[in-house]
Amino acid sequence: MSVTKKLGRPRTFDYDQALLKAMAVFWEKGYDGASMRDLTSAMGITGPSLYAAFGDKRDLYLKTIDHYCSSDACTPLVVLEREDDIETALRAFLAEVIRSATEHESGAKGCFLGSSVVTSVGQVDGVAERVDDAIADTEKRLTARFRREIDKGNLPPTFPAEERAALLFDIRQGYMFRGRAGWPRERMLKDVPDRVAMLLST
Amino acid sequence: MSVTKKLGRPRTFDYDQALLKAMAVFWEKGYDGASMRDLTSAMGITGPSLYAAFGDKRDLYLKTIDHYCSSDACTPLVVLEREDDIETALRAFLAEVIRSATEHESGAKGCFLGSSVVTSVGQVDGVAERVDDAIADTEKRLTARFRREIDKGNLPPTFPAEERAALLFDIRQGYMFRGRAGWPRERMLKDVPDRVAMLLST
DNA sequence: TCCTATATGTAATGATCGCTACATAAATTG
DNA sequence: CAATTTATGTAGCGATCATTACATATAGGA
Repeated sequence: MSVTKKLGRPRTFDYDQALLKAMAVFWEKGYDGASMRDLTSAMGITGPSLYAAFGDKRDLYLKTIDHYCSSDACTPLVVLEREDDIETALRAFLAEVIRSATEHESGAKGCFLGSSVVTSVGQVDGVAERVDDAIADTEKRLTARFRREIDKGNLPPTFPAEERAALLFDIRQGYMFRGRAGWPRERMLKDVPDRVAMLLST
Repeated sequence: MSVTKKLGRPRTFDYDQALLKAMAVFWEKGYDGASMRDLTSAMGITGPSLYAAFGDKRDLYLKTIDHYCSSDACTPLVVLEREDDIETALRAFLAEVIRSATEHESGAKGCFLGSSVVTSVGQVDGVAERVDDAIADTEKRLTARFRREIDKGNLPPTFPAEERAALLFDIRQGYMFRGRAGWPRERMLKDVPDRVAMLLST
């Protein structure tokens, strides 16, 4: 195998880094609200460079979505899967959800898909399938986490893993919504214990 | 008291009806996505008539939000409050949520506030407070419904009404999200029983 | 060194954006 | 009958939208 050297003038910006900047803009302003000027200035490149590297606005938008889905950008999920004890894992998951819903790094709050991309489902072609896939994938991972606990014998075989996974998903969605609306995290953290208990109730 | 007759040429369109049409457009396309041409053509009036009656685009947007909040546009809440038996009420509430999340009358799905307005919180002045008020008001009504049941003696005095109300709110939000993403209602109706049981678990 | 290939910056495209003069039409008031 | 007041429709405002020619710059391959 030979190392494929690229022809022509090399680009002077980092592709992935620029993509992340673009995502932040879409995240904060939405698809329609993000102008090409917003994007180019945030990405630190000019219009033609953007079009050459990413295609038109819609192409760029879909690329940011795909990047968000493929990378483990959804940190709560990672936390849930890593922690062994299920109760601790759930508490950590919700804490991380609340953190990401209230903290604003570069103005982006909540979940890119859940609080920003969703609204463009009917407007931008290609978004609907991606959102649907993302939901399905997330719920599969949540379900797997509960199943793991059933296999370990910590939850009864009759435990409704799928239903509780869906509920966990919706709880996450609710926190994102509240975060967007400007709720302080203390107000959200208050009812975490009750929810964890309910999620594990048999 | 004298009947105040209006001076000048009377308007040839119905104010409230036009406002509803405008809401449908914002609902479907979002604030940025809805152009003045979209709005005027849907409302059946010309630009100057719109500006004379409703102010500029942002004024019109806020008026649609206020109208949605003041009218009992959120039908699930009404159902929950009307039904006496709490378990039946919760089931009916969720069923109505799922119905409104999946049915699309004039292209508008889900909750106007929860699935459309939210995304403009950071973009349009005046939206944030309205969304915050709406959440608070909804949760107050949900909490009151649980409290009513405590007073009747059907739930123990220790029942965490506020926490369960918040959870109910988030569940609602989750269904709205799924509806937006295109999920069929059967898929959502499946886990209603488990959720009702959990909401009432003590 | 010349050729080709890709990237970059300047500047401008037509289209659409939200918004508004302006003249006219239709109502009440005197 | 004016005179006043408000609504309506046409037509167009400057600004911004996404997008692209075009010339220039910088790399590898011959």
